[in-house]
Amino acid sequence: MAVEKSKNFITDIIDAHNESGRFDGRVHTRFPPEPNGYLHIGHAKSICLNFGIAEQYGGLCNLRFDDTNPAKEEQEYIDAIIEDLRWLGFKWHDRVYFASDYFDELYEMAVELIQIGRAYVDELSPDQIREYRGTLSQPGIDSPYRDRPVVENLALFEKMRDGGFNEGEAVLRAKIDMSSGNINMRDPVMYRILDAAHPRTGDKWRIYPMYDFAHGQSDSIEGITHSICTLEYEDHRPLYDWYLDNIEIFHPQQIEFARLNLSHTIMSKRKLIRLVREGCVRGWDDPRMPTISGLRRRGYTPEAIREFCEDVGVGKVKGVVALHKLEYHIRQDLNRRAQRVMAVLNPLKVVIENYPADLVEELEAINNPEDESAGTRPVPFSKVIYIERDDFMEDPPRRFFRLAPGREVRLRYAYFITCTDVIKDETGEVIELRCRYDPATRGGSAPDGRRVKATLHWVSARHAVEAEARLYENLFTVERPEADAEVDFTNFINPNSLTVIDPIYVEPSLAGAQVGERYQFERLAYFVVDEDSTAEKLVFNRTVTLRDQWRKVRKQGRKPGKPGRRKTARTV
RNA sequence: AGGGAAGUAGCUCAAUCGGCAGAGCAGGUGCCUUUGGAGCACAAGGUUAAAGGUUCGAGUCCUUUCUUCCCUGCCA
Repeated sequence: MAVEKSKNFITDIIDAHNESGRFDGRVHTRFPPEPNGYLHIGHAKSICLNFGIAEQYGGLCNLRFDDTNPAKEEQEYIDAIIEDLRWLGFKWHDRVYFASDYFDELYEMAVELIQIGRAYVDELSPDQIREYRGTLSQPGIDSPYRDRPVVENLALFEKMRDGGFNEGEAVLRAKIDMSSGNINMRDPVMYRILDAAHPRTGDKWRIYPMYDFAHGQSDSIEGITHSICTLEYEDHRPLYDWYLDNIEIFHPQQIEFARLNLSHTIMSKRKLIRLVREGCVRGWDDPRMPTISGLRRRGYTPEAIREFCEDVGVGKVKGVVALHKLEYHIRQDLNRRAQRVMAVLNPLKVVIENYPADLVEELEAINNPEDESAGTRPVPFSKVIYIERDDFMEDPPRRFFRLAPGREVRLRYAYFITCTDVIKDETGEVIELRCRYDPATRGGSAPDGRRVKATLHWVSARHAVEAEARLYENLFTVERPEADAEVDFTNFINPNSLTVIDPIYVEPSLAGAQVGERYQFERLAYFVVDEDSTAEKLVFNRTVTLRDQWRKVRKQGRKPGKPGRRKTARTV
C-alpha cells in the first residue's frame, strides 16, 4: 500500500530541517506512552502521526515507555499498550525501549550537571518548595540550599540514591532562574525519592527522574530527531532545550500539536480510570469506552481508526471533533467489508396464509453487494416469519412506505407479500400479521413489472437462531462532558448508553459465527460478535447504526401535525 | 505591564514567493435503488477575530486591540 502523503505544519518543519541539513536528512520519531492506563483514540492520533511521519520520510519510529513514576505504572498497562499498538498495525520491530533503561545514564547526566554547578540538592519540604516557587505573576525566591558547594551536592545526591533520606526530604533541582516568567524554569525538580518498586528495575532505585529530566535525554540517547508532543508541553520546551544544551548531547527538536478531543466522550486518563473503578462501565474494554480496546470490542477496525486520524489532520488549534466523523469512517470501512445478514431485533410474527405449511425454500442471498467475491448464501423461507415491528404501521403516516394493512412490500430475496389482516391482543397491541404472498415474485421481483416501495428484512421463525444484542449509544449526553468545571462529568453519563435485547432472531447462517466477526444486519446496523458469546448463545455488539433517513422523514413528518397544536393554542 | 500558544464555513483542516479564500464531514434539496443502506447530482454556507498601516494587490507582511486556551505536582 502506498504511503499517504499528508502535509501539515510538522512536515513543513521537517522539510525545512531536511533542506538545512540539521539532521542530515534523518527522520526518527517515537511514541512515548506512560504505562498508567489504556490507550485511547486520542493516543491513536499521536501514534498515527509519529509512525506515519516516520514511514512517510523513510525513517523510524520507536516505541518508548515513559516509566519514570513507579507509583502509577503497572505491567498490565505495558502489555495492553503493546497489544493495542499491534492491533492498530504499527511496527517498531525490536525498537521497544523504556525510559527506565536509561536510569544509569540519566544518573550520570545529573551528576554532570551538579559538577558544572547547574544542579543542587534541596532539602526544602514539598510545601516550602511550592511557596518559594512564587506564583504566575510573582517571581520565586531562591532556596537557602541553592548555593551549596559542588562536593556537598555530590555527596547529598549519593545519599539520596543510597537511602539516606526519606521520601520528601530532599530533591535534586536544576539551578536555572527562580524569577523566570516560565514556571518550569524556576529550578525544576530533576530527581525525587520514591519508595516504590519499579515494574522493571525492581528495588534498584529509590530516586527517580522527573519527566522533564528524562524525556529529552531519552530522545537524545535514541537519536530521535523530532520529538512530537501535545500543546501543554510548549512551556516545557525551553527546559527540554536547557537540559540538552547544558549536558551537551545530541539535540532533537520538540514539536507540539493539538491533541484530539472527541465530542460526547472524555479523553483524560484520570477520568477514564474513574469510569472503570466506579463501575460506570464494565472495564477498560467496554465498547462504550473511547479506548482502543473498547473500540476494538465495539467492532471498529484499525483501518477505520487510521483513516479517521488522517482525516482529522494535525494542527495547533484546540478543538473538538464530532463523533459523527469517527462513525462516518467505520461505516465507510464496514460497508466495504462486512457481510450482510438478516436479523430481527424487535420481532412481529407474520403468517403467510397461502404459503404451504410444510414447505421450506432455500433462497439465495447476496453476502456483500460491495464485493462480488463474497458470494451468496442460502436463507430458509417458510410460512411463519418475523419482521421488524417498526416495519409495520396500522395507520401509516405519509411517506411511510413499509407494511400496512392492504399494502404490498418485498421481503428481501423472497417474495412480495400483502398484509390482509392484523391480529391484536386484548390490550389492542398488534401481535401478529396475516399476509398473502405472490408465488410469481420469488427472489423479489414481479414478472409483470409492478413495483413496491419498500423491502423488508425477515427471519424464518422455524429457523431463527436466538442471540443477544447489545445496543450502544453515546456514553455521554452532552458534547463536552468535561467542559463544566462545576459539574462532575459523571453527571452527564447517558443512562441509555447500553440496551440489551435478548433474544433477537438471526438467520441460521450465523450459527457458527466467531468472536470478532463483523456483520451488517441489513437495514439496521453493523454488529460484531462479542467475546461473551458461548456455544449456546451469540452476543452481538452494535458497532454503529446505518444512516437512517427514515428518522429524518419522521422528524419532518411531525411538522404537519404541529399546525393542529398551534391552532389549539391560538383558540385558547 | 507574569510566561506560552491559537483565532479561516457549524466541525476538522487547506490556501506555493503577497495574486480570484478551497476540501472533507455535518446540515439542506433532489435523483436513484431488491438495504429508506450504498451511490449520484445540486445548492447553501465567509466582513479570514477587529482596527489601522505597507502594497497595484494582504488570510499571508507591520502595528495595536479583542477573544479563547495552557502553565504555580517531589504527575506525565
